[in-house]
Amino acid sequence: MTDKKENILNVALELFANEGYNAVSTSKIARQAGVSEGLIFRHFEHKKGLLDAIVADAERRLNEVFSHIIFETNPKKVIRKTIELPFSIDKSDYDYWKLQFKLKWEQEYYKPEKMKPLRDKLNWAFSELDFESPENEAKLLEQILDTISIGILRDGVQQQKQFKSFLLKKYEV
Amino acid sequence: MTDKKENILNVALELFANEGYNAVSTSKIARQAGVSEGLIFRHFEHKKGLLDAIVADAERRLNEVFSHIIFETNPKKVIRKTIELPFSIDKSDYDYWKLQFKLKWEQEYYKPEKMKPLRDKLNWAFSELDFESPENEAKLLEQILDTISIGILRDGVQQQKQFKSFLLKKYEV
Amino acid sequence: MTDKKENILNVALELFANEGYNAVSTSKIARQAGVSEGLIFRHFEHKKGLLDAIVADAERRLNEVFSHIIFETNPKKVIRKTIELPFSIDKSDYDYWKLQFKLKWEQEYYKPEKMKPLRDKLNWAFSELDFESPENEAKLLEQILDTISIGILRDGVQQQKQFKSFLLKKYEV
Amino acid sequence: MTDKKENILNVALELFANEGYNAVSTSKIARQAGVSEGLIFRHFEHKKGLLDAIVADAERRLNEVFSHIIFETNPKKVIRKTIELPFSIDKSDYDYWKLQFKLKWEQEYYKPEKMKPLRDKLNWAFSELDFESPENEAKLLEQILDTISIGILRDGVQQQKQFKSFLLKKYEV
DNA sequence: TATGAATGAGTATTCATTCAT
DNA sequence: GATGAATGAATACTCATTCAT
Repeated sequence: MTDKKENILNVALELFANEGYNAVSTSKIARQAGVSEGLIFRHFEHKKGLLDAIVADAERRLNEVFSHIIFETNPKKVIRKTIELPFSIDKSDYDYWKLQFKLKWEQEYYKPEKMKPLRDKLNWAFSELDFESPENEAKLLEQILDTISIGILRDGVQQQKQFKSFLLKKYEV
Repeated sequence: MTDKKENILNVALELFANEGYNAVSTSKIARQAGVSEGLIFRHFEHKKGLLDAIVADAERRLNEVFSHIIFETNPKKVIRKTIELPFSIDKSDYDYWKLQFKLKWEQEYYKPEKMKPLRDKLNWAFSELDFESPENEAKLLEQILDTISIGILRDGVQQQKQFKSFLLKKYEV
Repeated sequence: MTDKKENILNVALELFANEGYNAVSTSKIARQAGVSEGLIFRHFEHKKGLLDAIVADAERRLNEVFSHIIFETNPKKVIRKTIELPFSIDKSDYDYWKLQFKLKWEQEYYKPEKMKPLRDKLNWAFSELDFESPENEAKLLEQILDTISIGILRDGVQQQKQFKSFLLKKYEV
Repeated sequence: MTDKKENILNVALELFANEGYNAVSTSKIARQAGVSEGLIFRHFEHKKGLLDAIVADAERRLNEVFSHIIFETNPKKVIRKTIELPFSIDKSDYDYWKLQFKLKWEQEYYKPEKMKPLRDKLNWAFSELDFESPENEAKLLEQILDTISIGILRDGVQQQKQFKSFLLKKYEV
């Protein structure tokens, strides 16, 4: 991948995440990436192709992060790691996650199956720990994960830290 | 308010909620509302004014819904009503809520103080019920409220019904 | 039809006829017609819609011209009028005809049925005059008509005048 | 001439003939010819240079075909061969001819002198055969040649075959 | 109040062409 | 001879907004 191509991807990620896909023009991306507008289309065919490339990248990262949990064998640790997950997002990855959440609202980009492995693992963990309704517990925790992430991305990690302890304690993990 | 003005508002709400503010053109709104494009500007000055009008309306409705909880004096019932809240959204109001959630991501439209009264009430309820960390419990429930709402708006109320019983039981309300 | 709309049509006809559809940009048409580029699309939706409007107009004129021949009852006069046809094209209509011939090469715009009524009439005329193969004679004369037209449009009517007498004499009409 | 250069020429001929010079992009030619876009410019300097090369080639072929008629000494045979000319176009040469006719409409590429030798020969032939107005007869036949060619290129040779017999008989050749 | 013609700046995308390798 | 990255200007088309009626 050439430098310029990477430039485009980075700038586009930042802009899409913070201003929204539709609100960002290809000309703005080009200007900010220091390339000609035409180059965007040489590399990604259309604006949407650029988004697709970024999303594909984001999915790869998501999977990496998830795998740490999936391969955990201790149920308590599974839950703990899940709660800790959003707090360990690297600041340089914020934009990836922001975009992720923004796109959840776009029919076309919402793929619940992406979360399936995590959900299954949580399901298993709550079963192991003899919770009454492991399925619903898994669903609940997954949703909590979502909202914490949203909070962190909006207000920063500091604001949410004590909330993390609260959750760890509540789940006794 | 004239028929045509209301037409514009209704159509704009629907389109903004489902396709996003930036993705909807004033010409599309006008066409779908059966009015001339100029009329939108006569009534709302600019596109943003149209959004503002809708948001103001949405806020009024939100407050109405909240007041049912705010004036409740039984702490258990406060929690119960909060959990039940998203399940009782009228289908005809879905678009209002969808827009609400979409706009949460737009810096400019995110106003956390809108939720303050509900949060305070929950805080009070959890205190009354001797929860250890009422503040965090309130925060947690508020966030759960968010994600349930999102789920309902996306997948319909039916899919989430058993989750409601699960929560009511979990909170013993 | 507003003045500006007519302006657009006139300018577009001239440019399409002389430079070719693909070689003329909408911005050039707008500039030359003294209107904003956007107006072209307000009125004709897309560039092709503009061409369609012009072609429809041209077809109407074509039919008018043909009707003079179709309603002729004297077979000799039918042939004479056909031969004279291209020589009587008004100079102000040249562009219409030029465009017509240019488009004959575009699959999509070549509609042989447009000429059917004339062909049938010629067929009838040659039959009446006891030509051996009236069908082929009709075809031949129609093709001659074509090439004369082309010649006139390219080199002007003067150059072709003696050719007209030659044909009239040849067909003894 | 390298393989790749020939590839480019062949593809360009086909595309120019069928879609028109302006409607075909160099990138399309490159893709279809399986070469890099840059190579087109290395070989032909600019897009127009590519067209020029094709046209030059076409002219060479045209002259070859004409020479069969020019060197004929029997006047009847001259006319016969002229009528037969378009019916003997090789299918693999259709694109050359199509392009030829399309370009007749482009001021810049219309060179009537290309046909001069044929016209002169026909003139001579009709004189020999004591036609009243050999000049006009030559002009007429040349134009018929044109329209037959157009018909063949559009509808195939089969459709026009009986028309050929008709003409041969009409001219008694 | 309401329309519809009109605009100017902007949008995504395409194009012919250059150039270092 | 050949590639592929890169460009800048152009292209068809859209948009929010204005204004005379």
